[in-house]
Amino acid sequence: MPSTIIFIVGPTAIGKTALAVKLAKKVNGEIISCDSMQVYKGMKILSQAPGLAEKRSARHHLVGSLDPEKEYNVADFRKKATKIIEAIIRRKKIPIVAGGSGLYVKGLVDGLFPSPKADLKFRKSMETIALKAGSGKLHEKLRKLDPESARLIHPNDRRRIVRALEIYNATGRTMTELKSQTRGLRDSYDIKIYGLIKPREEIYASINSRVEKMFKLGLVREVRSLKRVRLSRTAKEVLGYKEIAGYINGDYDLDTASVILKRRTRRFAKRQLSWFRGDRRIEWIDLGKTSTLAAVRKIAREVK
RNA sequence: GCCGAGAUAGCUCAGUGGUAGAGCGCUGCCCUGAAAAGGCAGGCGUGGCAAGUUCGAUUCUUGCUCUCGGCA
Repeated sequence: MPSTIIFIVGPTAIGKTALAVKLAKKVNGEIISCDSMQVYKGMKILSQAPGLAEKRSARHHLVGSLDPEKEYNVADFRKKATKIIEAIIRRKKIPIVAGGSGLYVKGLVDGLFPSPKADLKFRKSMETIALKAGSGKLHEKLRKLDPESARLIHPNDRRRIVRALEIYNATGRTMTELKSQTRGLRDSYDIKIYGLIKPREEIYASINSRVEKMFKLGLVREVRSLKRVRLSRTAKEVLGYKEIAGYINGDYDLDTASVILKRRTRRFAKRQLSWFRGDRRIEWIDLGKTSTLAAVRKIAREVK
């Protein structure tokens, strides 16, 4: 019998952490944060990382452990999470992967094909070409090397075009060739994915009040202290950093910063919903109809 | 009170005598080393209200209402 791994996914501000903590207590589990920002140190408020109380009630992994000057990406997450999951299973506990980074969930469950790490120099040189000749030029280049990938990537999607070229540049093989070599957790574990959902208006209301709360907790102070650090390319992308930095730099007032941050967070939630919605493996739990506690009981029953 | 400007998409605004567009927002989708990122698609809206001119008015004329600016 393969071991079970539980995934808790869903949009931001829906209560994944709260549910995961209760579930961990109930089934004797440990939580792995599947989140591109909660890993970082010094971004507690920005990343909505689990607090002290939550960390005391259940063991958390990949939360507040990485230096914000360091980069982080799906591959890093996958490598670390896989090791942690194996260790948890050895301890005879249940791994609970909780988070909203859709790509990270996919990378872990379905795997990533073997591909080289980011080559920033190469990217820069491609960007220069795109700047001069347009990204259509790069797309054309890709079409000659890897027509299948070119077909899947839109001519305006420069990042993906560059990545596909980068892979070929580093390995001499096309993305299409490499894709066939993908292996993930689903090949050796029993994967259960639960998706948390609520009516859209409720999600948006939670986002708005959460942002208000972030300000009260000292969001501006946190961004000020992060501005003193050389944030990595990836850490800089946390929602709220640029928005608050704009206020600190005097580009607009605090009210505007709040409006922008709420809007960008709503858009983020929307993209998360769109990402998860299509995955047939997800069992949806409507927190508008079911209480967190009832949901925990239901999941506990199903994984026993 | 007088003078001027304006009233068009949720917001900011273009434009036209043959019933309308842009940016942002919003909605949907895509997603493999930046993913809290990036990309794609979607616009019937009592054209402030009423009347007049006209084959036809959102566009011209008049009145009214409201908003903004200036002068008192």
